[in-house]
Amino acid sequence: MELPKEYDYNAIEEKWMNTWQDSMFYFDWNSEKPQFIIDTPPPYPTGNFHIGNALNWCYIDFVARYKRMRGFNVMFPEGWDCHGLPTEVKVEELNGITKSQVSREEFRQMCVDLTTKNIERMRKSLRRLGFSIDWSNEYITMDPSYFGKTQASFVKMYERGNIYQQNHPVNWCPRCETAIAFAEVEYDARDTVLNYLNFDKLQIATTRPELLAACVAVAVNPDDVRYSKYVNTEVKVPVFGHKVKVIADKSVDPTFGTGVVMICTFGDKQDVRWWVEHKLPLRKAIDKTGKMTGIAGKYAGMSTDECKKAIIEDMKIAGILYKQEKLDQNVGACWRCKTPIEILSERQWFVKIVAEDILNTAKEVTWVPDYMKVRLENWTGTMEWDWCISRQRIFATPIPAWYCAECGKTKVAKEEWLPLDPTQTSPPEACECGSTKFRGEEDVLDTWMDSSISALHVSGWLSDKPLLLPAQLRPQGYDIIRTWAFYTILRSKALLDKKPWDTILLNGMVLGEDGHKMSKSRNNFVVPEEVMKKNGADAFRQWAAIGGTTGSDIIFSWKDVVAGSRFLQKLWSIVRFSMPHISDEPAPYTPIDLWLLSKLNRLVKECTEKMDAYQFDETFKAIRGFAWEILADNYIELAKSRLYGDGEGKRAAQYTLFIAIDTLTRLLAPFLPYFSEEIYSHIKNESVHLAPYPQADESLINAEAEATGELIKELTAAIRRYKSEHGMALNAKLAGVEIYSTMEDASDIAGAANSEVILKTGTPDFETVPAALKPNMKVLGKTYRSRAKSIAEALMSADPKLAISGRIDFTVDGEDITLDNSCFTVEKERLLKGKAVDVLEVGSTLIVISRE
RNA sequence: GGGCCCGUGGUCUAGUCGGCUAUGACGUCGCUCUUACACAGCGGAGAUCCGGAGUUCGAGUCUCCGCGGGCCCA
Repeated sequence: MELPKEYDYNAIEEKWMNTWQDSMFYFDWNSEKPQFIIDTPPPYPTGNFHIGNALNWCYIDFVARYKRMRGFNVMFPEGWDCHGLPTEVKVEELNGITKSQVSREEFRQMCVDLTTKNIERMRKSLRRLGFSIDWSNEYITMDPSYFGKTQASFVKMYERGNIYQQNHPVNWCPRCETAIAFAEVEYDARDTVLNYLNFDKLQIATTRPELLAACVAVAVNPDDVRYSKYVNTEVKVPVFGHKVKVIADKSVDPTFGTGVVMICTFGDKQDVRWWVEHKLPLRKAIDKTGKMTGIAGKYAGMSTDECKKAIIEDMKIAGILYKQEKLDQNVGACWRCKTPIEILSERQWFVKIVAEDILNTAKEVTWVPDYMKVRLENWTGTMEWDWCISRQRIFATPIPAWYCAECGKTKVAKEEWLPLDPTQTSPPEACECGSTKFRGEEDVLDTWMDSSISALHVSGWLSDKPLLLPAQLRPQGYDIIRTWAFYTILRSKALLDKKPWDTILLNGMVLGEDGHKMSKSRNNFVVPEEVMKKNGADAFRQWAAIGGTTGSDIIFSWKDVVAGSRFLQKLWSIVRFSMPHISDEPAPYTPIDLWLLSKLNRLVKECTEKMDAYQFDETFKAIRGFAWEILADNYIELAKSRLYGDGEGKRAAQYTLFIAIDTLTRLLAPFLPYFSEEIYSHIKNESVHLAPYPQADESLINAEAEATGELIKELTAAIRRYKSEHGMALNAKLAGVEIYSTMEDASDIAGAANSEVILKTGTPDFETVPAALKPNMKVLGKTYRSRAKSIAEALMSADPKLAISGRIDFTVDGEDITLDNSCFTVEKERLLKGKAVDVLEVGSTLIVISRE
């Protein structure tokens, strides 16, 4: 059967996508094989699988397919991290409502419906990209089967004292009206104004005069002699008139403003620190919606901005505010809506952070690349307080707790009651006080509470399956080290006292072709579907493999994608040529066959090592180099004449070609699932994705065979170059070619050169003279150190004939120096005489070509 | 302000333990449509490795300073 000339990726990718059975990639819970569980990142179901996801999934799929072929029992699950604000916002937008216009349950259902639709769309993209996902281990965090586990993890940690409820300052987004975690706070540079105020007998500087009503103390540096006499006295707060203490604290910067700061509850994180340390009272001036409270007197009900304007005006008139200056300041903002955050003291749920546990567990995990570990270490321990896990939203996992209507006591659910929604059901037992009336907790969990048990979930935690933690691999982007990686380590340690995974593999961010972050406004946005349509999945996957080193940022490049489809066409041509020739009948190899097989087995060894180290770019480049340069450009050219002929040499070439294509196809399978499956279907009756990864046959890796083959290749290349330089066609016949070497067989060279080749031994009748001496700096430098340079120069200017004996003597700076031949190489020059011949030199072998 | 990474031909990129004329791709120039492939083959040109200082016999590689970029954070 003849293959079509062009590789039709569209038809072939479509064909295999519809042929493959999901069951090929199922994890076997009862397998004897070593397990390889991947803790796949559950994407947020926006409906679109973006290119950053696609890169990450390519990495995962390379590993999954490779490990399967290496005999591992692989789980490549697919999760969906459903909960969160973006879906709530989208639902409000799509339905033209606000969440308060419908019941909680109704609103939740709208979110579920939208998410379900989005997941369905994204599943299609995943299939099209050829990912070998284990759909039997799909999980959806909004399903009761998953969020029940999230709730169970909450209950377990609560019972162990890892979770507690407390009135504590939290980061608060007044627009989203919810508490948020530190990981959700972004810092942006903003211009602000520093206001100088007469503060009783002192002057203070503040950027937040609207918080004057919340002032609970004034602080100075203990070493600041200007103010020492005021320490421990009281001052009256202007406008509001309440009295506050003057305290001394080292962390006050005496050079900032007047050197006196006011402490408010709460202007920023530093205020919280002082508030805790000096046991200051609490004055709430801002409510949950960002409006001024009753203690703000005439400003009550205003937004913080309005209040700021108003109070500044009033203080100017009253002569309290005497100076203003511009100040660059970094302001914390909500990462979702960019609204500046407030710090409010509210009753919230917290998870205890034990930095030491996290750092120790992180050390047990292998980080690829290793330097990424530092990012986690730097983040751990910088948090000012524990992880706030309660959110004042709707579409999220409900916190399984109630408050007794009588005594107000908190009742947390028992594990066996889960899953449940406390706003829909009551606890099946009475409160300690005897009351059976409860109010369900309306707060919900931070979505990271869902996703931070993904590793536990896929490893069989709380199921009828065995618990297989730790998983083997966590692939993720470095942008979520401080969140997903951090929280997963925390939870795995707290719940099971184990590391969640053996290895964490970090991928970089995908940048647009202009080198900037992809964004719609920059117009450098590319979606995987577009690439798929133009060049197919296998070409896209090649970009992912070779576009950059694992862990570093990678620029999307159409050039790489196009180069990918060209490589497919090249491979296709190789196979198309080979198909009528290959045979699985062994025959005695010729030198060039052995050369190819040695190179091939060396390649297999290299690929295995590099895949084990997650170096996809290097693996793929090695395979491509072999296929293109060694197999296509050299071996096939050299073996052609045998293949066209008859006899033993032909059968050897047929068998060698078969081995090469079979091996190459299996090496390519993790990267090019569609293409390799198509090729394999022409040579074997099974799926390449169920075939074993090639094993290097060490006995075929042979330096001598490679040297012989290399010489044949070089000699052929020299003849080709000769033709090219002389403007001859490559199949032009040369009149007389003589090769002087110890080689026994030049038939492949003759075939490739399309000329008769006469093998001769010895050397032709040339005169050979030493022409130059080349210093070996590696030896000279070590031996002669600082004099190496002058000795090298002397060597180069010495008469080369003097070195014929293998050693040379000369004088440098009056000193006699003797060098043996480890210190230099003698370059020889050949003098031709007589006939009109061209001489090509390949190492020590000479090709003599008669001129016509 | 701190941490991490990066700066190599026109563009992107490789470069281990410092060691001779720095890898590959795309582009470019010349030749060749050779019974797999012109989306190809063969050959060529093109880089004082961001700047400066230092260590060293020797630095793209190590150290320090500077400039520029990216990311994570305060």
